[in-house]
Amino acid sequence: MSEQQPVRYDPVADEQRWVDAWEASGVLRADPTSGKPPYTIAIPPPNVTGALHMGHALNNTIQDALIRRHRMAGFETMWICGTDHAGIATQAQVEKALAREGVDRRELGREKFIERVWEWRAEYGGTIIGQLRRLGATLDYSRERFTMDDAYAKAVLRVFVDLYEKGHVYRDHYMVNWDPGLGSAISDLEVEDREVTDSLVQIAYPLSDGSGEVVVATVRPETMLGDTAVAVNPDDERYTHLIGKTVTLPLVGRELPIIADDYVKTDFGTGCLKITPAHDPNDFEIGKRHGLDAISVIGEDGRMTAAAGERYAGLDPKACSERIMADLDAQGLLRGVEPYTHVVPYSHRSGARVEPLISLQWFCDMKALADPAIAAVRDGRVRFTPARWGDVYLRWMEEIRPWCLSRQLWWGHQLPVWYRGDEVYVGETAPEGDGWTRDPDVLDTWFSSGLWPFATLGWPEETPELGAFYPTNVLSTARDIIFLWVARMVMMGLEYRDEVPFTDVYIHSVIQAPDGRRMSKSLGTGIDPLELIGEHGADALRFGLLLMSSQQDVRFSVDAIRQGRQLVTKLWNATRLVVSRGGRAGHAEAPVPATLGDRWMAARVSAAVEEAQRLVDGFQFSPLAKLLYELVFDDFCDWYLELLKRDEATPEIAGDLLEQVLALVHPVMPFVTEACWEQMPGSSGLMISHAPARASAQADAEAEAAVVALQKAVTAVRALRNDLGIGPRETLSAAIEGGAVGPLVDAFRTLAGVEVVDDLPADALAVSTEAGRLRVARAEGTVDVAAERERLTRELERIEGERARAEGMLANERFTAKAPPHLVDAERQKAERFAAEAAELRARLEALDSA
RNA sequence: GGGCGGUUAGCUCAGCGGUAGAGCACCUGCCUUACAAGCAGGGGGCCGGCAGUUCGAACCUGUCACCGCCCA
Repeated sequence: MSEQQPVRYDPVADEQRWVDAWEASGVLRADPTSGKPPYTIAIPPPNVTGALHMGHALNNTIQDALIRRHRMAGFETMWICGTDHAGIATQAQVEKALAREGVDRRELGREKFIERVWEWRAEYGGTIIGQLRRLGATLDYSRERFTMDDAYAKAVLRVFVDLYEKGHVYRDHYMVNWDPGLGSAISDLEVEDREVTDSLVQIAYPLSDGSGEVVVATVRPETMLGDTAVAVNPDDERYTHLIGKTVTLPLVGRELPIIADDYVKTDFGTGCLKITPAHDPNDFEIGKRHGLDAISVIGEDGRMTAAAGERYAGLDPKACSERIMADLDAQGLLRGVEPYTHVVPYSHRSGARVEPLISLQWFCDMKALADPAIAAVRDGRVRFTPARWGDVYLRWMEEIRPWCLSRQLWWGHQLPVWYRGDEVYVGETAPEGDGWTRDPDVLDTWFSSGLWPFATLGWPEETPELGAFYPTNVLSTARDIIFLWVARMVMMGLEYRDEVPFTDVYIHSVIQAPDGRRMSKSLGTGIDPLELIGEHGADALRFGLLLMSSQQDVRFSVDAIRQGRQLVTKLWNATRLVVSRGGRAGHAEAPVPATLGDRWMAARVSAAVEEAQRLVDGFQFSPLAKLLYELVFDDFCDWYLELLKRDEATPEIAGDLLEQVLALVHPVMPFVTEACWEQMPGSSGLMISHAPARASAQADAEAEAAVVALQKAVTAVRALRNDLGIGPRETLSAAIEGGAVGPLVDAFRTLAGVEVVDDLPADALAVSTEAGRLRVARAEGTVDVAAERERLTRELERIEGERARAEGMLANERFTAKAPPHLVDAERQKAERFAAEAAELRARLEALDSA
């Protein structure tokens, strides 16, 4: 049958079949009553508007590999599936679609707009889940969740109300990052600092008593309209005599106190700082310390307010700044303008320059929630891999600040808060009575995301799923989400389940563009994983991503994907060969290896199975990919199958070992391993339900020695052929001295292309292996003496170098005295061996010269 | 400004105290009864600089340089 099979596996034609088969088999649906040990991963829910990018592809390959391994190992696996409603991104998408129709959401009204979002979601929201299927991800699709589902919304409102009742959630006037592009507050984490060159303007503020002036420096002259103080450093001797006096604010006429505050740097500008509590986070803090008024001169529409004064109200801040500069100049109060590079907050969301403003918002005080979440990482209930990310998490948690929860958006969980006059009502359902209006704002999306590991399992109901699958085992994600999400899940999990939401956090690599920068849609440097699947197959992509990933960020490399494709082809052809030789799968117990070759390979497979376990336990996926590649290419194909062809291995064992290899590779390359297994007589059902690869063989020193000796001898002869230009077709004569070949002489004959003879004339070529010496001669024709001399000379140089190094070490008394004895011994043995080899090479060279 | 990573073969990356590794690329030879998307063999590195610790340093310590990321 295998002769009918093509020489290559065609993933494009075959993959969908397996996706359907896995889902139809029912094994993806987790059973909370099975009694098997649970293994749970909650997918970091992709943005419902999103499309699969390289980070998703890597992350979900990792999760799928973990899930598949545990499923094979007999765990009840639950890979929680779903998407995130992504308030800002989704609203923006739908607004964009509306804009194409020439409609503004405000014309449409909130209710109609939200209907449109749901319609949009119905149409496009399934995209990314479909893409995950193509990747081969075996999520529990039957339990797909969405953070805006009714049941999920119940959990969100429950938590908000509860945190309010516990006093963690409150409403306050506070400085927020206002995104004028979006018309909403955004969190600190959605702000990106960019370096910008502005003008640093020096402005004279006359002392009210007419005794002089102070000069302040600012990059935002327009904010002076909201100044309520001038601050100096208390230790700044230039100004101590002014503390307590007042200045008169130019253009406005307000008297401002001169205050002393440590925050002011004496070496920046003039050492005098204008204080605008309503428009600068630091000034806000200073204002609070000194009881200053906060005068808002810039409004939520991003324009100057009435408080800015008639002459400036309604201007945008830039125009206002220009007018102020002109006005100051006219009054002779401008003291200088110079270019100044500084860091300015921009919205990650809209790209607009963030306007710090004081605004009435709902906040969550994180301190009380953070403490247990800090403890959980400190005492190891939650482990980060790589461990350094745990430190990053802790540093952020220890300095955690109140979280602005409200967003001035329509798409999201609307705050369960109602107002009537001065009354405020917070509850899961609307209050009784008339005249209540609901707060129009929605919750930050991450508020709902923080509940993901248990809200997806049915909380606040005590469902069987929640009982069986919480806490989850692993959270695999990218590091930029540690604060946004991981930290909040830990806090919420501990607060509402009294248990950490997961025991391991794996932070995977960021896959950068080949130029070493982040892949960027706008720069066109993104690479679409779906295209790669179309080109190379999902297995190749999965393998390549694992191979290229590491403990830090890596550049995308098509080569790694190609290696994956080569492994696919290799497995396919290895299967064809094994099947054609009569190998079969489905041995109930491991058959006992018959030959040295079988014993060797069985031991190699077992060692790989154990090593793979160790690597997966340590989340070391790149070494895992390398291990699989080397096992298949080097051990299984290059040597073991060559032994099989030469009847030094048995089809029965080859079939069984191939099956084990397929099972070992399956979590990484699920498609081709299914297809290969299907080709093997004796296979049954799906590899996804297969038992894990067996590690049944012990290390086998005798078999190991036999095969290593064979490999060395064969390689030595092949190298000799290459050096002397003797083609592979030409049969050589070889005399084996000592144990140079080991017991596998028949295999040596065909693999090295030699006829073994008892003795050879004195002018035969000689090659040494660690186990002994081989002498080789051409049956006819003569050896190229010059080439042979060159070969021997090169080899002699190498050996002499090694000998010199070893003897040098041994001559060092401190080495022999202080180094561990076994290392000294080893060095001594090496020195002896190199000396003997050198002597032999020299003898060979002399013989050549005299010939 | 503070912190964290990185700097190893032409490229992408492993190795993290005991003779420098892989894949790709390159060179040479092979259509060898599974695979030419293959096989065999080979060349190629003062492991960023300097200083220390050690019998011994790519690996530990300090310092400098450059690159990247995070937090202010």
